Amino acid sequence: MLDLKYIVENRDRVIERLTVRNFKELHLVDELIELEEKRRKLKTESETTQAGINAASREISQLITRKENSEPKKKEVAVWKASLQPLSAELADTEARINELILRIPNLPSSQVPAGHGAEDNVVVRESGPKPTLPVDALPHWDLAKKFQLIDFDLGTRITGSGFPVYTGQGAKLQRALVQYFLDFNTAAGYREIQPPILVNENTAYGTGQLPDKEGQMYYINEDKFYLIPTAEVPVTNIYRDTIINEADLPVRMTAYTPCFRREAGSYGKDVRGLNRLHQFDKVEIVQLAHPAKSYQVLEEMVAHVEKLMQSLELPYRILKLCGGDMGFTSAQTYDFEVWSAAQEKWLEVSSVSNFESFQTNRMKIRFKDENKKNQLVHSLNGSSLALPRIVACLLENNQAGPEIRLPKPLHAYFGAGVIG
RNA sequence: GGAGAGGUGCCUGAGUGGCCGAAAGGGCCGGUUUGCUAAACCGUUGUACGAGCUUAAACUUGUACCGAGGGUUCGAAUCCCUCCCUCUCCGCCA
Repeated sequence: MLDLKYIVENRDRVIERLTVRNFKELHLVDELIELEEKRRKLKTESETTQAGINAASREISQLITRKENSEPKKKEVAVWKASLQPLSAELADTEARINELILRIPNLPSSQVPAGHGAEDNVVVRESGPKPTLPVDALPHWDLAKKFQLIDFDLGTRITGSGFPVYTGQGAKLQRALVQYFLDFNTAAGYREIQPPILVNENTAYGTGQLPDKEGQMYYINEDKFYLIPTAEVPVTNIYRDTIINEADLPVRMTAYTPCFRREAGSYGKDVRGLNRLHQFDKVEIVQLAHPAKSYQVLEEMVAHVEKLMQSLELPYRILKLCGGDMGFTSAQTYDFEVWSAAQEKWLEVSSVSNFESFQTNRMKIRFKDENKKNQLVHSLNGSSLALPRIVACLLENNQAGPEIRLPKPLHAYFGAGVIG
């Protein structure tokens, strides 16, 4: 969430930035500023009263010690308390209201974010070489998966439901090879490997911004009040919740492989065919906690890192800078990576690299002590490197060669062969 | 899941109703001593949100925080209730 003090002090800029996002509820900004003023008044007032009560209590203590009559003083306190009661009730209401409203305001797009309404306004930053032309009898990945017995979608449906594929044989091994390759690639660049829980509690889901808004997207275990993670970002970023990091330890870099679970309620049709959209999928994530002054440098570095990984997979890709209208609620700036699915003839998103600035860390209270010994919020960033299913889809489709499917060089050692066949 | 014990500051650990934000030791930071290191000695050492002062910082001051949330009381780390977690034993188990 945004810092309320920042909103109060930078009202016009906040409005202007939210407009870039096409945020509709701009009135919330002024409402919050008014509520904050009210809150401060109430707080001062109720604390003054409380200070009086505390002082009187200390006097009572002394009266009792001296065995003097404390009853008049107690009556006095009762009067204080009666006047405090409505004050603190109103203060609590005001704070609750502030809390409710501020959670509805999305992050401010950075100054580099282009204005726009949706996907059509995103800016293509880079596009790799030419798209391959496949033979006319080329197959989409779901057919290839069947032909080479790599993935069994029907079996997954029987065991769990749609969107829960079963990877078999070389298909399963390809998953393992990709995960291992991605993790090795990340740790070689200085990311510390983490294996986090894939069920998280409410506080954790709140910390990265999945709650209160997106509970419908997550699977929930009612019995224990746990959420299945939609991405490793959630448990991994929360590792540093409520901590003050040494400035010298910044940036913190972490990478994790986890399965990810998304309910994707309401999705259907050809967009969800095959591996395009699943309820359970594998992803390797990178997360950084960075000094606020360096976070945009870190963002570019992460984009370059993911791009290098993309290139090594020898797939046609492009990088988009998302426009204000297409960015996630918590993001200040986002780059999306898409790979070209040659048989489906469309771009598939495989990575999203974002700087959240202090939007998440403000919730999680992840801070560092700066040179003036003041606590400051760090900036959090994350990105996929990479989400597996769509990469697999493109690897299969783009590299199909009759009786076999060729694999890019870096995977040969991990897969134990150069081709699927 | 059953029985018992317990959750205090960066760490260890005291504190069972009244200046306790919290003893003591350790660590950390600053200083003295020292050829250097070590040792010794002295001092400092939480977070959040308000108010005052200020260009700002420093500072002064108030409130809250001793697992979380409620309650009792003039007053709660200390008593009561609910929840979470940790440890020991039993049960179950990859």
